[in-house]
Amino acid sequence: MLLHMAEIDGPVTSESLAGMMQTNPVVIRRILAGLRKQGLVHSEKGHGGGWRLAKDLETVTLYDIHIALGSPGVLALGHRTEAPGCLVEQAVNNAMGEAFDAAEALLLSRFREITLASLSRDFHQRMQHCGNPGH
Amino acid sequence: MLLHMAEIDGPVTSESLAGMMQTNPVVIRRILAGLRKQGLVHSEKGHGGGWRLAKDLETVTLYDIHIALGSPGVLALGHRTEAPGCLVEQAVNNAMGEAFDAAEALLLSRFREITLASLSRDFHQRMQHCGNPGH
DNA sequence: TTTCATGTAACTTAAAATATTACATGAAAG
DNA sequence: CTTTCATGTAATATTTTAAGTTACATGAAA
Repeated sequence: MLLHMAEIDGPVTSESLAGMMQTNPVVIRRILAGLRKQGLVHSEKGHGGGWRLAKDLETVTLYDIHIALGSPGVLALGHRTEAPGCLVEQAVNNAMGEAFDAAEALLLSRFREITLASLSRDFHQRMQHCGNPGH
Repeated sequence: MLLHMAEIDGPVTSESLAGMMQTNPVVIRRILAGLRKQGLVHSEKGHGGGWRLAKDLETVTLYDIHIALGSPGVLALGHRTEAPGCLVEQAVNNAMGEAFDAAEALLLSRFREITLASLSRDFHQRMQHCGNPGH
């Protein structure tokens, strides 16, 4: 969504973003409210209002966005009980926990290395290769 | 559940396993049916029947169990669309996909290194340290 | 032939994610 | 200043998914 906003100059309304993303404007506003709290976007009410990027694409990584979205859990797998009394379960949690932590750390470290600018460059390259205009 | 079964000699009924896991016997049977298909457990009907481990703990890894459970998705994050027409989304999917793949590969490779035997050893060590009998 | 256990389909319930409605707030246009 | 347009947000509804339950068939031992 941020990359789409980057292609448009001037503010973009949640309604038009909702059109692009095939969802409801309120869903867009809820998401962007989180991003605004982290200073990634900026919003204006009223006539001519809407949403605008607040940062240079070069300075925003997928990790920043992940944080702004509330650091949602990255793994679909997890412990059955967080602090089990059962000693079997404790052993399992301990072993699996290390694997989970390693996987999550790797994913987030990759996210830290992906900037919106690099994604934007990739997008523009794709634009060149196929004749397809519009995004 | 398999580790609990390892502590008991003789077959264990889905009802008693359901008691341990605080769930319904049918849920247990459904899960164990998958494990049986991979040869991890063995079941017997009728009087004195129940479930039994079919393999040595040393030869079973968390990865084997993961496969037997149907290789459920490991990540909570994913692509919005698998094969999007939108070029922005293609660029995003491409970059995130590499990160996803790396994280999943790492997690599964860790799973391959965790045997039930190692978990069982850890469990028995925990038994020693605290005075708590029973599992 | 009774009892007990698995095997499985069909159904129900519960939880979570997602979407919608409704209305308040604020800013620009006329 | 009042109409229009857009965000802000609470409350509600819908959808999807996972988990649990019921019901009954199958098969084995007592």
